Formats: sequence, structure tokens, C-alpha cells
Amino acid sequence: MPELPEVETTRLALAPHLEGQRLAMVQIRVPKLRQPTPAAELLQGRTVLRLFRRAKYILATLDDDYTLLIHLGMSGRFSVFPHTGGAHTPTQLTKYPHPPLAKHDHAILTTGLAELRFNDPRRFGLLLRIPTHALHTHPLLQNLGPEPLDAGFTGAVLQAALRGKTTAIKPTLMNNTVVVGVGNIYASESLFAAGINPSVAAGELSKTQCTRLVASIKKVLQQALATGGSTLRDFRHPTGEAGHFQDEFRVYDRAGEPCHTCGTAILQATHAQRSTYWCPVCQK
DNA sequence: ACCCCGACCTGAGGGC
DNA sequence: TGCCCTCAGGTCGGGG
Repeated sequence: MPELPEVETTRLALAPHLEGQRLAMVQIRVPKLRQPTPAAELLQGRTVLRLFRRAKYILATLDDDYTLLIHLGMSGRFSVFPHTGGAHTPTQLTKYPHPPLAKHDHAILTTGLAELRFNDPRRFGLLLRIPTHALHTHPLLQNLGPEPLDAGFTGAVLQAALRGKTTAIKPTLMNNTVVVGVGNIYASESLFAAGINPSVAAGELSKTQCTRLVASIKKVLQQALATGGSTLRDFRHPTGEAGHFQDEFRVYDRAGEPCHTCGTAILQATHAQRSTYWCPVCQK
């Protein structure tokens, strides 16, 4: 499910229920996701000071000098069940019967405002408790490339990151040390928008192409954010709404269908074991 | 230092 | 109906 637009959509939906709120009750129902999950007692009673995002990680700064790191993996999502009728103590919360827990509901965070449930069938997601002072040197975070929507991500920066790389540009866009947040959907979509063939060796892109590609990545991600991300199969906003960017796909998941620009059939191939889609006429 | 591949998981969908 | 195969929005560690 989650590339930058879906992760940011999730963060935006969670923030009003978490920022400034105390985790009155925490349940951890799975011993490990990608890594062992923190004990509920270490999180319960803490207040969330701030909820921010870096790459595809959602980070909750807690009031005990720890940060809760959340990653949605392939199939992770949050559901929000707001309480009705104002603030409550944990005991009172049980008086508000939210729907029964579902299969793969691995963590439940309850504040005075809502119950937030993390569901992840494939368990590629991640919940980690990290000392806040050590966050930027944590192995998961210290080698990350630039945020694609930051002003500092420019054609020159991309070209420098691609220098000497012989791998095709498409899987390279999904390399977190080059740029973060771009996954399998938005890599194909951005290359289409830039008119670049996904098989071109990354290091061979011209300065002009890098500049165009950076502009396309920003445009595609911003448009996806504006439409609430992409809903394939099961991705939902924490509110339960679907995203709509899947209606805007130019190439992703459209093998054999006509290019919206030139009518040529969209092609599909595999790069690094992931599907790539492109138009052989519009992308050179 | 790079690059590729398998591994980690469950579930949906298609073919037989 | 069921079984078996493939594929799915991500990342990491090992080996070449």
C-alpha cells in the first residue's frame, strides 16, 4: 500500500488524534513484525508531543525522550475509531463499544479522543521504540537520501546521486539512498511524466533529464497527495475513505491498455523483481 | 563498493 | 469446491 503519499495521508489523519494526547491504553498483540515490537507498558501513559514523517516512516515523539517509529510495510494501515462524547479514562473507554478487533490488528493505541488500530496482514511493517537523541544515527534512518518534496531535491542533486550507476533508472528511483518515498507505483508514473524509458542506465541520464525527472516526481507525488493517495486492494485512509490517485494512473497496472497520450499499448517488464510499466513511444 | 536475489508474510485471483 | 501457482504499494542481509 504505502509510498510517500499514502504514508503522509496516514500521518495527517492520525496527527489530530495523537499530537498532545496521552496514550491512555496501549495493546500490542503481536510479538514481532519485521522486528520485535516494544512492550505495551513502555508506551502506555506517554504523551505524543509531535507526529512527523521521514521517508516512509511515521515518527511519534514521546514525552519520555523516546520516539515511536512506525512503518506500514506493504500491507499496513491504520483505522481510527473516534470516541463520542468527550474525554474518557481507560475504564470509561470500554463503555464505548468500537467494532470487534479484526484479524491482524497488531497494535491498538487509545487516547482520550480515539482508538487507533494498526492492521498489517503481511507483517512487513515495523513498530520500534528508539531513544530520541539517537534517532538520526539509527541504522534505519541515517543513510536515507533527500525528501523528494523538499526544495533541496534538485536535478543537480539527483544527477550527483546517479553518477556511475549502471542499474536501470526505475529500480534506482526506489533506492532510499538516492531519494526516499518513491515506491513501485510512483517510480513508473514519474518516469512516464518525464518521458524517460525505465530501462535507461541511471548514470546515463542527462542533466536535462534529471531536472525533468525531479520535477515529475514532485508533481506526481503532490498530485497523489492531493487525491489522498492510491487505493489498490485494501489501502484505506484511517477514516475508512479510499484514495483516488489510482484513477490518475498513466501506466501503472495498465499493461496492454492504450497510452492516454498516444494510444500505444502500455508495456510491462520486471526490474529487480518488481513490475515496471511504460509507454514505448512516449518514453525514450 | 556495488548489484542482485532470496527472504520475510498473508491473501486474492486465475487456471485446471 | 479445492489446490496450486503467481502476484502484491517494502526492505534487509548475504553472497557474487
